[in-house]
Amino acid sequence: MAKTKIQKKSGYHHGNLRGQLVNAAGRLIEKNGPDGFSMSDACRLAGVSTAAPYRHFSSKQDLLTEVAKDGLQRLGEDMDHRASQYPRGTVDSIAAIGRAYVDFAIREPHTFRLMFSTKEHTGRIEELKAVGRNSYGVLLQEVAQYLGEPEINETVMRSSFPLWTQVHGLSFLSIDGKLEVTDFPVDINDSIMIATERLLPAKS
Amino acid sequence: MAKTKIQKKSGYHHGNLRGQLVNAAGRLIEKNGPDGFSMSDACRLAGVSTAAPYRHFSSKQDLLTEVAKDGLQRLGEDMDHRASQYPRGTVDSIAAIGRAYVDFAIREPHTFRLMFSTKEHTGRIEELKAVGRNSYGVLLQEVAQYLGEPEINETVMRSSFPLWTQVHGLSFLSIDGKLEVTDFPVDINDSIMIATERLLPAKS
DNA sequence: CTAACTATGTTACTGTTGTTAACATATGTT
DNA sequence: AACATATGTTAACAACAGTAACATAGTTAG
Repeated sequence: MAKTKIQKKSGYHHGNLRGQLVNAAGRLIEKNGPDGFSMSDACRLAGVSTAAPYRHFSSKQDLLTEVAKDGLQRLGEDMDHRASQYPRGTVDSIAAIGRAYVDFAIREPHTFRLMFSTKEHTGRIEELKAVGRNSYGVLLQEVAQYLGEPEINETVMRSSFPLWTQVHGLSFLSIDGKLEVTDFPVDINDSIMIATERLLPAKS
Repeated sequence: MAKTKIQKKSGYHHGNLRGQLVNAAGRLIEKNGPDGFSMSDACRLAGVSTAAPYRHFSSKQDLLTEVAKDGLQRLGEDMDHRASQYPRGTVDSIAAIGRAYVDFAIREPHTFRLMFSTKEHTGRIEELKAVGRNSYGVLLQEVAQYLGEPEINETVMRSSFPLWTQVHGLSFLSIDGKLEVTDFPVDINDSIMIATERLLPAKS
């Protein structure tokens, strides 16, 4: 339960408008998609006037970027947590990271899409990239350990990239309902497992 | 040059408003993204009033769906054409399909994104899916030939799906500028070739 | 050829949205 | 107490999606 409690605090103007707006935005985005999301809706949900958010965010996009950042952060935590349930640096732990990735996409498709789109985040792309890089590090770390590499070097990166590509594609195809195009049921877990085994280079 | 010529025809009201609107929408989307696209802009570009489009499209989304359909169609043609430049049913021809896919994404990122998003196309998803299935058939056909299967059966589908996933992921990571997250240059052609070889089951 | 019909366009209007400006008040600081 | 700063409000604006009432070009039936 990561729901920030609705505190009115009632003394200071609103208590924590900034936080509540990010929260409201997140919920609304999952409900209507980033396009169907309106600043006004978020204001109504937070119970403030439509001008209030502009004390905390310079624009609608600025708010969306915040939601995206939060998502990338949580994705990284998910992956790390799921990997930790297996012996580190194994095919299993690496596949678990992939599952966490796809699961996140399915659980919060709109936020996921938002996290991986440049256009909405003009001006703050670097900031966002930093958070993303950090989460990506979870996979790199795991692959490094699998390969017995002492650090995250080029070999590790070149081995990890196809894995990322694969789960990224699987995520998008899933949330866009393209799995049914193939006329037979695609088992996501199987797909990840098979692809991980095939794409990972053999252990030296 | 697939540009539909700007015909005023001057007799019949506008000549071909519907076509020109799809065309204008396509151009504007590539310029500003699907979100930055406004019906009014398209009208200005076509030189008609803002109410005119509603004689041809029931809504903005309806127009966008049309642009998406057109994109899926062209993608299929691209893939087929590129595959035809190699011996059919080979790793080379299959990889060529992948390159056509990623190239399209890079060439028309916004349209590509539009093509693969459910949300904007409520009500006409099946219609869109049909066109997509058709284009996907190009890959299935090629893989069937590679495997020596007489028809597109489950084996063919299960072999093709990971390939699709891979190029789909690579496409999105490319257009979202995520390739640089890895600190070293990713060669798209290499990536496709390597992944294709690894993911395709050995020829029986 | 004309009358009726349909397709396609226009102008005028509505309600919603993102954003800014001018103003008001709470909180923190001296 | 006096001031500065942070945070909120109301009022307004322009842009936009979509609708209604109207106008006219093309097509078809008689």
